[in-house]
Amino acid sequence: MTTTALDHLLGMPWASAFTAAQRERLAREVLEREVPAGTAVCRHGLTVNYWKGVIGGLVKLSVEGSDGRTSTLTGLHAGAWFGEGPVLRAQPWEYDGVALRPTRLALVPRATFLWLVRESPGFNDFVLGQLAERLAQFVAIIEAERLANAPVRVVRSLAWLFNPVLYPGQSPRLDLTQQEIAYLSGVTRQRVNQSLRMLERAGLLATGYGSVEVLDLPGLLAFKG
DNA sequence: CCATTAAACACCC
DNA sequence: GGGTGTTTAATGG
Repeated sequence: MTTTALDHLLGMPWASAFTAAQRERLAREVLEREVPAGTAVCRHGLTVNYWKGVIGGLVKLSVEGSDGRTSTLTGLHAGAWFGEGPVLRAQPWEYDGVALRPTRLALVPRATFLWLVRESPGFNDFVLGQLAERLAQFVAIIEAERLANAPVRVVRSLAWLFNPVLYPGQSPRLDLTQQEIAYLSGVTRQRVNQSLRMLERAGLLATGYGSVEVLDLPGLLAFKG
């Protein structure tokens, strides 16, 4: 018994206020997609047809420079939604998304998303909050990138996965390998390892086998190396 | 020089 | 087999 894309969407806190008519239209139009590890889920320059939610798995969003080097924007795990930016702006995708693991996605057609934004005040609030949070996130990422300090980069990419606004109800423990953290933070695995050990000594998080547990989120966000 | 990284390694779940 | 922790030699500022 697996969760369907519709169940996943309707299980979101912001979906509780949807009307019967809204639920009915979503039931007709929401799609589900499975993507193997290593596959693209969205590509720079392509038309945006769906607003997308991660049901399970892990997605990395990144941008690629002309020389082929990439800069990671953020990671998305279960409960994340993305694409509202390009959908609202009626623009192509402005970044690339790759599944780091086998991943299941919920797809909401562009027109349906825009309709919900107009029709549902609760959904509108959620989208505004999500946009504001991502703005803050990217400001912090730019800052971290300029600081160019590996432990800080690891901390930032980790801390955002536990952001309570983007991921309401997220448990403090997350199943993430150090290799995946390396991909997400743009830092090599050795440095991820060193950084995690340093942070563990500082009492900010605990590491487990293929998992990390955040003990002090404000402390992590304040971490300056 | 020093720091960082890729590659290879041996352990452990 | 994959995740983890360490060592090594190569690389680049």
